[in-house]
Amino acid sequence: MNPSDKSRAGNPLILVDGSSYLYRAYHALPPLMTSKNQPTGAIRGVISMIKKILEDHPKSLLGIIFDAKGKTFRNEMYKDYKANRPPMPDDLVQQIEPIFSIIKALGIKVISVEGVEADDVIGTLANMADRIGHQTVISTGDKDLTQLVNKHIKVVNTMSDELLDEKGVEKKFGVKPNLIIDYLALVGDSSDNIPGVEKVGPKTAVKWLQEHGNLDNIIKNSENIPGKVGENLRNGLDQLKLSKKLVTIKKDVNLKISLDDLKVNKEDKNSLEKIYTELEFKTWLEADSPVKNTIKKEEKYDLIVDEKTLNKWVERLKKSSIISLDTETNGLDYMDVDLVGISFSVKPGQAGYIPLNHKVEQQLPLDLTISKLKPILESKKTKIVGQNIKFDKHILKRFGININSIANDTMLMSYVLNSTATRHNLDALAQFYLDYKTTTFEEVAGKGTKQLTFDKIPLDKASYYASEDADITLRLYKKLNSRLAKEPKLKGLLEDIEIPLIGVLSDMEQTGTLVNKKVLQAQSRDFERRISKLEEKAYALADQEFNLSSTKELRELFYEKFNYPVFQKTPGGQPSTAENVLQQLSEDYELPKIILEHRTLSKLKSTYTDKLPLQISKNTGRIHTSFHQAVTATGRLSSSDPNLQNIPIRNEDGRRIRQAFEAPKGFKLISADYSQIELRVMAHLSKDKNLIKAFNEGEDIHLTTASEVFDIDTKQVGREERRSAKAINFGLIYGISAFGLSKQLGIGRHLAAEYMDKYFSKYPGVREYMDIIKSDARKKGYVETLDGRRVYLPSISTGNAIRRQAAERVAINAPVQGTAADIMKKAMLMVDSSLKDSKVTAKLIMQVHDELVIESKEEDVKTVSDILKNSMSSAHKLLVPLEVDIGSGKNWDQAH
DNA sequence: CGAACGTCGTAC
DNA sequence: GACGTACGACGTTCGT
Repeated sequence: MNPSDKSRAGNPLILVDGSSYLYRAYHALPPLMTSKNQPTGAIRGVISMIKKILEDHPKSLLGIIFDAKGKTFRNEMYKDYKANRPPMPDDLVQQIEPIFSIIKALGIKVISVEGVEADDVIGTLANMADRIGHQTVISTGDKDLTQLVNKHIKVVNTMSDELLDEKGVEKKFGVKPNLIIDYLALVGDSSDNIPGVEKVGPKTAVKWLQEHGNLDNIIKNSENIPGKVGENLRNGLDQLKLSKKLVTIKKDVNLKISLDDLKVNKEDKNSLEKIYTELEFKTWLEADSPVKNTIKKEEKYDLIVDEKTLNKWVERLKKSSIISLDTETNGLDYMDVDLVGISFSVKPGQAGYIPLNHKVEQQLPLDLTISKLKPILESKKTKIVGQNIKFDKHILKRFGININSIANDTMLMSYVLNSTATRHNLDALAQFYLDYKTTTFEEVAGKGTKQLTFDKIPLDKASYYASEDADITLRLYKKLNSRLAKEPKLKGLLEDIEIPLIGVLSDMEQTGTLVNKKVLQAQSRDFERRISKLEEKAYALADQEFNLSSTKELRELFYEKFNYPVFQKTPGGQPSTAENVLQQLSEDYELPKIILEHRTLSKLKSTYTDKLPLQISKNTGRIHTSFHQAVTATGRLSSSDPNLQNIPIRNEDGRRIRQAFEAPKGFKLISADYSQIELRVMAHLSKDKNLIKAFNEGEDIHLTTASEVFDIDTKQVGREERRSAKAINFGLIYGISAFGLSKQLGIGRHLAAEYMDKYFSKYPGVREYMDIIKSDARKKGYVETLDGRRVYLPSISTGNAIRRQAAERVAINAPVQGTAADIMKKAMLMVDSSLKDSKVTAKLIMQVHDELVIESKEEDVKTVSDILKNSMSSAHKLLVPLEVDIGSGKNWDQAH
């Protein structure tokens, strides 16, 4: 037995017959009630049984299975099945929902499948475990389930706690588990209303089974069985065969879950607290409530409002090798908020808050305090950690403090460890890594219209909140640091790429982008005119006025008033009015065409030409986006407020918006973008000979692909062929299916499948790579980029085919997209330092995944272009060259 | 009246 | 269901 087998033996799969628990708890316990007359006896009973299991087997897979509402396949076979069973009492019905909620909040899977019984689900799960040699224990009061017992499966009786293995079953019933079905068929089951053979009880059943070996033989020899019982047997043969079917538990129910889904997750303490409070379960409430107080007992938070305390803290900060810092402000717009206070922590449990700009109350003078803190925070010796420190860096810079030594950022530490396990804000991290519930901003500031800005929060509250943030950040740093110590690759990624990038992004954000308000406003007016015209046309065609932007009204108009054909439904099951559907309808109808144009124009107007002018900063006259470093699953950056990574380019109307992104007088915008970076990464990762060759020989990859897929000379490839090939190439990176490609190209599925076959026969390495990466993902539970960035795929082995296939597509896409993102980040670091070394007047201002935009003084354009080209193409050594296209102009449109 | 959700559309 | 990663506008629904 190898070690992993051993641990399995000690941690069996535990399957609980929830319905059996339910009735037992209901009948065995006194009928408790809350003050509001909610019955709770069964809830308490069932949950304490489950808690007991959790305590005894903390590491086991665990599933609680309940009968679903409604009829099952057995009712169809036999109309009287369970016909004598009284309906569930009302005061038990009311307890079911709370039981489900509590079990889920405990992190345990509740399973209930319509059309079959709990027994069948249990049989299926036990069988799944059996096949991989995993031990199972079934907890139930129902003897039927003993038919499942074998080498790996045992049944424990809810009432008596007796554990039945193969020998135990034989001892108790007189037959081996494999004959329990035959036994039950003969004896019958009054609770399920299954009749046995008249006058045959346990004794006779066992006797016959011993004599004849099994039920089939008994039936075959029924002529020879003497006496009245023999006659009863012969009269009941048909019923007997039916009974056997009825008592046989299914082992092949089509389940949407895998054994892995039965892992017990972390408790949701907040939900538990809520439910227990409602049910008035006081004892559990205390035991399970969030651990808020365990850390706080040792905390010592200072409110720093006098010079003596300030000096004490200044000394402390000077002496500390690492400090955590958090700034409090009046808002989240880093270009336009006031500093309200700063908190520090130098060791866990010790933190202090310096209010600097609170209303009314007494505090230290801003200038004096800043002048005392500045040398410390700017010293290279002061290692600073923060949570999303880029924000604090911005704020402090506006007050003349330049943080010089960012040691780490807990947000990014968590992000490289696992980008998707949790969100990376402080509250989530504290909960996830420290099991600690922080005081939330809402708790101190209120919410909605009544929310206070930080400077209006009373000092005691503000001080506690701010100090806690610094304290928790430091604790998190220590915790995450020890996690990272075990992951050298991730640590490298963090230290070599993410942390240095903070400064680059911070500079880009601070610099901002010049946007010409007048150009956008003129465009808005133009769009407005065209939109009104379209609206008039639409009303005429529809013979009524309606909101062209309301999908609901559109749906009613299209599919109820005009009865257009339904080509596609939304994920919610409604007939869709999405773009591609409108395209199809446009072939036959006038109205959808109008809607399409209207959509395009109102999108451009509302999202871009109306909105962007409002986001120009009063201070700088420029737009300052936020780049987020810990949002995407794959390692890409994202951008918001405004999002500068989805400014239109593909259509003429949209592209004009880029003309508003201008260079100032004497400057030009330079745009440098990687050519086909993701396909090149795919070539490198897959090592496909033909793909590599195509790139090394500088071919037009879409053209080459077209010539291969359509079996024609490259010279004969037309526009349509190239477009199709491009769709194949892109689809490939996304793990596309024949269905997806056919939809994309508007062709038949067979033809699409043919294209893909052709593609893979030309580039066999790509198909191999896809297979390898998928099996790799199943083995390790994650995939990684060239630089070792990980993307975890928890559902890669799930039984749910849809979710599994989605995970497989991510497995294919994430290393490609993520590697491209890593390469771009490295390029940005190189570009940034080259620009600084070369003394040109030029600054990075935007990143759009595969494109960098720089604002450069006109005379430096040549130098800067060379820097961009060199840095970007050498950011990573691949098996294929990294090519960079460069352009420059007075605005972003021209620069392309 | 604001939060949460659904649907749609923009980018790479 | 059916093509990966984002952000955000608008409409609708729901709860206060």
